[in-house]
Amino acid sequence: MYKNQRNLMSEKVSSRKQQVRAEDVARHAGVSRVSVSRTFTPGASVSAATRAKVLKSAEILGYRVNRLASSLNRSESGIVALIAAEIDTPHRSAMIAELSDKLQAAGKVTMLINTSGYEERVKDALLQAISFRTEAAIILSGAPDPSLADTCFSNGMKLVLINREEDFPGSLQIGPDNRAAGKTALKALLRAGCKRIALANSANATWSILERQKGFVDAAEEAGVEVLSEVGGLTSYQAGLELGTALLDREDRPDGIFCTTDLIACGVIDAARQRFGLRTPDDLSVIGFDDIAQAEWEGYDLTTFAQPTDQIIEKCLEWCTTERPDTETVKLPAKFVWRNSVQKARIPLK
Amino acid sequence: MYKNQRNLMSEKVSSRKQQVRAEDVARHAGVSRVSVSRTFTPGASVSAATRAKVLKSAEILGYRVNRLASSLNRSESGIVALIAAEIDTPHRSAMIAELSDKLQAAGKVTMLINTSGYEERVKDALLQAISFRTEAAIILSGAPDPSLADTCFSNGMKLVLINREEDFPGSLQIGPDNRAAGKTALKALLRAGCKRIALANSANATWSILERQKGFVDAAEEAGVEVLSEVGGLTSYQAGLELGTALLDREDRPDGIFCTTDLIACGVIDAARQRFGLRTPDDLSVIGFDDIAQAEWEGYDLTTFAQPTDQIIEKCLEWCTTERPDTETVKLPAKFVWRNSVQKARIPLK
DNA sequence: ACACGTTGTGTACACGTGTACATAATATAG
DNA sequence: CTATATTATGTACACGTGTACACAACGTGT
Repeated sequence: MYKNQRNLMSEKVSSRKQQVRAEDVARHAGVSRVSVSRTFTPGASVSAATRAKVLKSAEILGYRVNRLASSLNRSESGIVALIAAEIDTPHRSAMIAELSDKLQAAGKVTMLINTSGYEERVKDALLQAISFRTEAAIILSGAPDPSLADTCFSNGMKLVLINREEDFPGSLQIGPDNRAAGKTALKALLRAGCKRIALANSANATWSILERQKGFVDAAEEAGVEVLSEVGGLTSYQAGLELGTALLDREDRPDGIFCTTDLIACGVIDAARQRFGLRTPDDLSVIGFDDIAQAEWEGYDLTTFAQPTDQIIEKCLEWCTTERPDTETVKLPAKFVWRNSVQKARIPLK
Repeated sequence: MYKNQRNLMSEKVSSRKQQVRAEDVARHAGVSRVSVSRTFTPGASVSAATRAKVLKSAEILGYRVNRLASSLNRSESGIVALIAAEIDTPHRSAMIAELSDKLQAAGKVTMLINTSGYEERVKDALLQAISFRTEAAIILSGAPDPSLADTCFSNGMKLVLINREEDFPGSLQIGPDNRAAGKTALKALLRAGCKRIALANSANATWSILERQKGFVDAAEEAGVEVLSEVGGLTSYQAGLELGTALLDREDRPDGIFCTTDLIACGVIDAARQRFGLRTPDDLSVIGFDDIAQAEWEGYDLTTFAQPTDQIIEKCLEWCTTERPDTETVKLPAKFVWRNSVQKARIPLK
């Protein structure tokens, strides 16, 4: 009996935070605690009368079901971990915005884990996700140590790697078809009549960015075209500035540049305009990747590839709600977005 | 006794997710369950021998303390809710990146709640935060219904409003001194020698943005200067384009524009350059607010105000870890960042 | 040798909830 | 009106953990 009215002694001494419990609501409404629980459990059997009483008392007392406690019991936390680095980057933040929005619409709650900085944080992030019995972990940054996969699965956690393809059994690996996009980029530059074709890439590129590069270079080799490669810096606007400057400073100045990222592309365009007085598309054709908001800005008007974000997210959600799925790798076509940073000849590419 | 080895019958029938519990580790290590708990509780008293045994068994079994369960007991979830709209916006995403990073460093976990869309979602977001017994809620979007404050506090939740000043008792309201910044912006334009001064603002501005406008307009009135006001669109780059076009199309074309947001400023600069062939700072002086990454891009080189992000976050964290603080309103000076979008006369302003 | 502080472990209970089972209340059919 | 099917409520237990308390083991000092 004394269990129901809280230990008064410890209440005096410790500063234990007061919470409104189902018990309190039950007493206030003059019903049993289970009735309160049932009122807030969809599909449970409660009479309309008690339900009304409970709802009213809950309203008055400011009661909300403690989902930590309920998760404990039902072993479904409703939490999904979003593990990402550099979340203030345009493309990344757009992805996170979409993901969190859709997760929420699906009744899930997103736990954001920032892993910028040293790479070890990805491991810590996963461990943290496990601690909170996250239903799934969606990883947007570098992949973690594969040895952790077992721990994840033994706790019933789903795993999704976006834009990474690594040996991580039991996970969904999803992203755009980067190679195909690189190939398309080369074709587009060729059809635009570019004679000296270049590639601008970051020095610490991720796997998916390297794939774009590979697709571009392979296609060039196939077509018997030489590619001037400039690689350096981070995957950032500043790197684009430097890469652009280096490329445009050459004797054999390129007239068509594929940048593995929109940020780099913006840097290249600015280098051309501000430092060399060159304009796109008249003097220089530039193609990017990601279709960030700035690509649409009038100062850039960048031809680029849009990541199939909607489809990626849709598949993610499906994966997270499916029971014990097998390993799966999904490549979705990136949509080529024609704007005005590539010389005339807007011949549609199939 | 049977309690210790899980209900086998229900295990067959239901698909209850298997979790590794402290109990399992204890059995594996040949110690009691409490010893396991003590091993993972800093400051608890365990012998080095048992501790070692426990750690080894935990490693083998892939055990992680269930923080949902431990939160339940200690009534400290370690979770902080981040409630924000338009999180793919440059300034917002930068803020979220910093906040999540610092929260993590402080041992907290961030729960991201996206409230883009209809305004009602802020209320739902808060209710969700309460459900998860969040230790604090940091609100970056429109403020919620004040009636919810009580429910928050009765569940021991701290409340922080960033960049909003509303009647929300018991909360920390923090942000830059927008009025002072608006005033500084006007002074800067005057010292730059601008003769026809204008203001570009969004039509659905937030409270803090309106404060900037007010500071600017008030200062102008004080100085006896007329201000051409153009208001419209959302708080976005596209709005900036339109506002800039409208302003520069006038007979009495302005030569100095204060934009309440960097995004708007970028739009204005692009309108000037792409649509009117005007350059900053020679033909036009532009000042923004936020100091987003793009403000530093060479194509804009925007003079603007940097939000005191670090100090805001520091104060936030302090607030969240303090016991039952009183209402507090904090205004921090925004740092004026001189770049090259304002005509010569770089006279330092005190 | 004894009394005594120190340290490690075990027992019992608490945190707030969901649910299987039993039972009481009510509606339905004959 | 009784027998039965339906529905609503109460009881008991489980989820996985932290901690106050009691107690055993262990030195340590006179």
